[in-house]
Amino acid sequence: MRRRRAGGERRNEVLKTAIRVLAEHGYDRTRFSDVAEAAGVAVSTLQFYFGSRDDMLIEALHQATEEEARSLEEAAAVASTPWERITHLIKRGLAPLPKETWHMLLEFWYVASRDPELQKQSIILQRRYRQPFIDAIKEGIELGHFATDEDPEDLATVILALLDGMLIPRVCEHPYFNDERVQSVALGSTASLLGIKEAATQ
Amino acid sequence: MRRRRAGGERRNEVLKTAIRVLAEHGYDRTRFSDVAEAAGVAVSTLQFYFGSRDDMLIEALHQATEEEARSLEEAAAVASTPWERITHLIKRGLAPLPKETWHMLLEFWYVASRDPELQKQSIILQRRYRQPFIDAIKEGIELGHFATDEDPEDLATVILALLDGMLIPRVCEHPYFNDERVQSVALGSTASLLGIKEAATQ
Amino acid sequence: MRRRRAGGERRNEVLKTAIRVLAEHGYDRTRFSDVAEAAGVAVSTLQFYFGSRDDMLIEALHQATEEEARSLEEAAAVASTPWERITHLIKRGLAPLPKETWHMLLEFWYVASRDPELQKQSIILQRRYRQPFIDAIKEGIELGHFATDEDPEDLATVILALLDGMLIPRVCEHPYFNDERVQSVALGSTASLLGIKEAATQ
Amino acid sequence: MRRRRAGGERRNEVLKTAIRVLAEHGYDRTRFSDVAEAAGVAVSTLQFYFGSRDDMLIEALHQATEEEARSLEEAAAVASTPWERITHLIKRGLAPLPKETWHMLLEFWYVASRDPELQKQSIILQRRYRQPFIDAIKEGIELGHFATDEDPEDLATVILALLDGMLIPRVCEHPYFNDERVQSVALGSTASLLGIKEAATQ
DNA sequence: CATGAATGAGACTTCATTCAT
DNA sequence: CATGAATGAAGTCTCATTCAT
Repeated sequence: MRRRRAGGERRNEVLKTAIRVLAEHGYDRTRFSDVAEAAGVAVSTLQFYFGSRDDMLIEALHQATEEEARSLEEAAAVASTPWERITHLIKRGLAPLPKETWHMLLEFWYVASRDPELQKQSIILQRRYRQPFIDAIKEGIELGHFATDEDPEDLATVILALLDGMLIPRVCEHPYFNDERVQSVALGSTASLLGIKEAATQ
Repeated sequence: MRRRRAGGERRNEVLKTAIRVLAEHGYDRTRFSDVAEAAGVAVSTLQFYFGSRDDMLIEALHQATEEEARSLEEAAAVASTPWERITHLIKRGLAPLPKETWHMLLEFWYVASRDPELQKQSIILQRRYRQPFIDAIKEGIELGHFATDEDPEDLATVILALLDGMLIPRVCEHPYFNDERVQSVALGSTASLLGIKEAATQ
Repeated sequence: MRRRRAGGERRNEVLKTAIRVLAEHGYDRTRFSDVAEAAGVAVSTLQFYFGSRDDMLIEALHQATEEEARSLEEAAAVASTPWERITHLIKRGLAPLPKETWHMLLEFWYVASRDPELQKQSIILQRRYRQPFIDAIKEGIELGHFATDEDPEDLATVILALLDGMLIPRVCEHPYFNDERVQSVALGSTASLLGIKEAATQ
Repeated sequence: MRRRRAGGERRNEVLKTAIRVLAEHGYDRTRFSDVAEAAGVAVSTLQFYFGSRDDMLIEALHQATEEEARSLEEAAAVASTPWERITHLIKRGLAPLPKETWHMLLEFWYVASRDPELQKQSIILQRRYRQPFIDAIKEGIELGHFATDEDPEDLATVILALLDGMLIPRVCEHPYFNDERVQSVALGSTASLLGIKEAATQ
């Protein structure tokens, strides 16, 4: 039995705190007492708000990934041509966001890989991530901007994998990883993948 | 990291069991008792073999990633031309290996992202993964097989990210993910990235 | 025992609900929230009505046993001859009442056996149960209807024990227990105990 | 998953302590810490021995009632004639045993009335209590010692109820209750119930 | 070499209770 | 009159760890 709406206005602030602590400690090492301390409330208040520890953390994961997905969708909305949209998406996906963001994303995929319910949610989430790419690719092909014989869905899978794969050097802070150069290569890579002429990428 | 060498033959079998259980349950949810039950030994025997729980699990992670790295290096060794080596590496990186393998890899990156000691180890490991790619790219460029202006290291970073990013749809069992088609697109993507003419990929 | 008189009409309905829940769950397993849910009021309302949890439950016990005692006294009042009164009392004590009634009685004796205040109350209650029996026996002896040398009080003790002892097979739902046959034997047993000739029991 | 045999020799002593504490406090108010303190062991030791709190208490109930049943069966075994056996049983059932014994018995019936598994056990237990009575009554009838038309089983039910019903005045310490006089009346009552002539009871 | 007994630390959870409105 | 928010106390339970054999 999950209560989702007990508590007053402080609940939302506390949830944000929970997200922060979760990103820092990881799912299995986030104690009630950690969040309580960070939020300045009693442990029993957390349970009053969220029910159980799992409920709290799952709601935090949902909330955090929801925000991330929305942000990506907005990144696609502001551009006009298909290629512009894809570049926006890639730049957003590789932007030097705060470490917390990347940790939270890895956290989500990690937990989802072991929890059936979150695994379903991960499919929905990944679909939202893929859709802007798929739409842009299809449109680019129709308009003749892109020259490729591959399936747009598979192309999106590969592009997204390229972005997701960057999570690892980021969260492990691999020293060879350089935001700018990687972004440049990733854009070039995507351009050639979609059969765009060098000139068109300007 | 107290003692690592107590016990005899049996120890290695138990370590393999620990790897299996770790891949299934994840680091923070792998109890001494889980491994003890799976291996058919007493909990105190595990402590006799490995010392503490962390020691046991870290050794399991090392062992598992070591095997994986060696396997990748061997995949590169069997081929002759640079592009052949790269295709071997990519095919190996995208091969339909048992789920356990992918889970263990994600496990390693995940844990390394939060543990300083393992984080150092993750840098070493990633370097071993990258090296065969870097070597092949450099050689390909020198031999005039590849036409690219990008830095070989950054190219390797991107290619590896592409492979690593596939971990997510794999471990979360995303339905759109298809081994064969993705491998095909990934190879094509890499080829165009390296400036290889279509004909040369045959 | 702080306040007992807060609240109006609603309070009595809620008290009845509390009795029902108490009979079902038992004293130590009856939570405020159980009663609140069953009665459709807030937990804090219960506290407003009854004070503490103990106050609520003790009042429920008092109320329930009071009703039961009154019912037994009324059973004795309707009959005329001493033996008729005793048969009425026994039949009432062995009637197939709802399970809830028996559970509540056992509940009362059980709790009283461990709580000093309720223990006093249990003495008063048992006296009320005994009195109709004692009165009838004394009268029967005086009138020459009963032939016994035993003390009327001890006879009442035994007869009442016989009735109370049936609580156990009832609340534990022992399969051998049969209302009708047991009632018949109990009546016969009491008759012979009081020295009544077979003919007189008709 | 109930472990029943973890722990060494102290386990049995600790179990006895648990029985004592359970008789004193009652099921729902017996904490691990109560038993731990009384037994001089750590709380975690209790869990090592018994698993959960419920497992500990249920084993204590089983053990205590088992001892009581065996004691009653032995009481019947030492006598020769049916009536002698019955008097032994009744005297044993009404003997001035330590309060703890009566509390434990009421405890068992009380808990069994709300726990399905213990309820089954209560049927088995009650059957063991009844059997010596039933056997003695049947034999007494066959030998012509008893003159009654009632069913032996129902007679046993009534006699046993009479004994069980004494639990209440005992555990609640009702002042009118007197061991000796009640025993005398109970014996007389049973004698007349079974159709025994006054002389034969000597 | 391997194990069982025993324990302490630390976490979640339940629940009555206090307080403001 | 009745309620929701917030909390502290107390208990169970899990689990790694220590120690003797």
